[in-house]
Amino acid sequence: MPNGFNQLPQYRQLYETLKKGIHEGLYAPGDLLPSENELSRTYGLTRPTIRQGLGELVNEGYIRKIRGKGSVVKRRKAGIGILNIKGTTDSLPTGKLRTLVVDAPVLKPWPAALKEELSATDLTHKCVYLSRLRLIELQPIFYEETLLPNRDLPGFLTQNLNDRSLFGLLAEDYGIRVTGGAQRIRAIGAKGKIQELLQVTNGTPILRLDKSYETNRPYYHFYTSIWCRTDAYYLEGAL
Amino acid sequence: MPNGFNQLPQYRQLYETLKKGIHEGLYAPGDLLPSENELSRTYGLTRPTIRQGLGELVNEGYIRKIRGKGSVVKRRKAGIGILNIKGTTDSLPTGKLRTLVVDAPVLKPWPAALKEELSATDLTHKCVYLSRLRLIELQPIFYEETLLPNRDLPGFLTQNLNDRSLFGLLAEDYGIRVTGGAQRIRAIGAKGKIQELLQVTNGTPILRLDKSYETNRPYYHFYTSIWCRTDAYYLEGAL
DNA sequence: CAGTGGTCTAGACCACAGT
DNA sequence: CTGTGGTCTAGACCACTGA
Repeated sequence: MPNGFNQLPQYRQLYETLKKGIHEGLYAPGDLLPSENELSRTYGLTRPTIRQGLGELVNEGYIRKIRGKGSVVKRRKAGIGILNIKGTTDSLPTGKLRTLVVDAPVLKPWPAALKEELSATDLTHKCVYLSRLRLIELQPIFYEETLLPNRDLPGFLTQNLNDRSLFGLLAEDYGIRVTGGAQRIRAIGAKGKIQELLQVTNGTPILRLDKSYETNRPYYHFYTSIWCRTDAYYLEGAL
Repeated sequence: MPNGFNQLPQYRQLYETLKKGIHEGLYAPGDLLPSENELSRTYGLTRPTIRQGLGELVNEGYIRKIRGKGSVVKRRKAGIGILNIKGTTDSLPTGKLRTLVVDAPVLKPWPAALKEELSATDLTHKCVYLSRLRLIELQPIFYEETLLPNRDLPGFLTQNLNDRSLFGLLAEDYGIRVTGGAQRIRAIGAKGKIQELLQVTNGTPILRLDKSYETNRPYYHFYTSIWCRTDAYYLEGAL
């Protein structure tokens, strides 16, 4: 029987299931996850497959494995989880994050600073630009500008990106999944547009992240710059 | 025959070998690594073992895997690689990094701010404190303070930590290896001791990282805070 | 088409934690 | 001692790339 949209590999499904269990408190910090052998029996998968799923949880900082003991759930992350690859929202106080579009998607030429990083294929297409402001408890926390090549993105310019995950949109509507990337971080002083949007005084220390994402679509990269105030919330990530 | 100190698992040896090859230019950016099947033949290991080794290279941002094509070596990282777990020095311009001890190791009581994070066993021991300044091209770039529980660390207080990797010392002399951890990042304004050590003007935006490390020694954690100026060098890491 | 990496199975032996 | 995670073998089928 054709199973249609069962695209997610089994170890990934396990990962999602366990992550959900952790988020919902089924497994509390300090608790042990079921052992690998037990998970193996429960889900009808072999241990290497189970281990692949648990490995993702380790990478994302959800659990720690201790030989002879088990997989221990780590204490809840308190900061903003944009250091790791997953979408931003993964580890935030639930429902408290608002996302407001500042500049709706438009076509632009590529900025000169990025041109040397771009692949030849991406350079032949124009660039989709959009920017959004993210608020926690109605307080602006960070502002993000995204640039992506306008290649096979039908209807993207008319998408509504308020309170919507960009990663989710790319995955669901265009089959683009992020597979890797790199980031650079600097501390700068707030000024101009950034200072206004984040509602801080001129010169306030601000975190700036420049990220480049690799995707499952060959030679398709995209780029995000983030400006983040860290007086109330800090950035947190696994090592 | 007893093989003595062959503690390193085979996938880890493969990882070290390939990483060395990348650093030394045997594999240049854009090049393909030998395929998994070829590595399997070359090293006499099965493919899952090879894949485990390559997986580490992916996590550290050295390579990218493309299905149907191979493992592509990524372009060299340019910034300071202290975002990932590996020692700091891994991706710096070779030989340009100097490390100067500011405060040699001394015993101290634990700072109050850390007490709630500490395990009960760690609290029963005093805390070893040390701090170091790191310079690139004779320019101070970041300052780091380290706190670790004084448990089974014979002779640590008299170690010379100038131009020496702390991670290497812990591993070689005490068998302590870092297995994971978490970090928090904020942007702050430079002042006081930090401002003097980093030789910047008062209020200059500075990056502050607070890291906590987990180790292979049960319940043994340690902590590092880093203050980093990012005007000349930025921090870089894989996603 | 042959070769690549992605996923998965079904076992094995080991070092280590807790009892 | 039993059960845990850590490492490893020896295969299998798949989706995808490039010629």
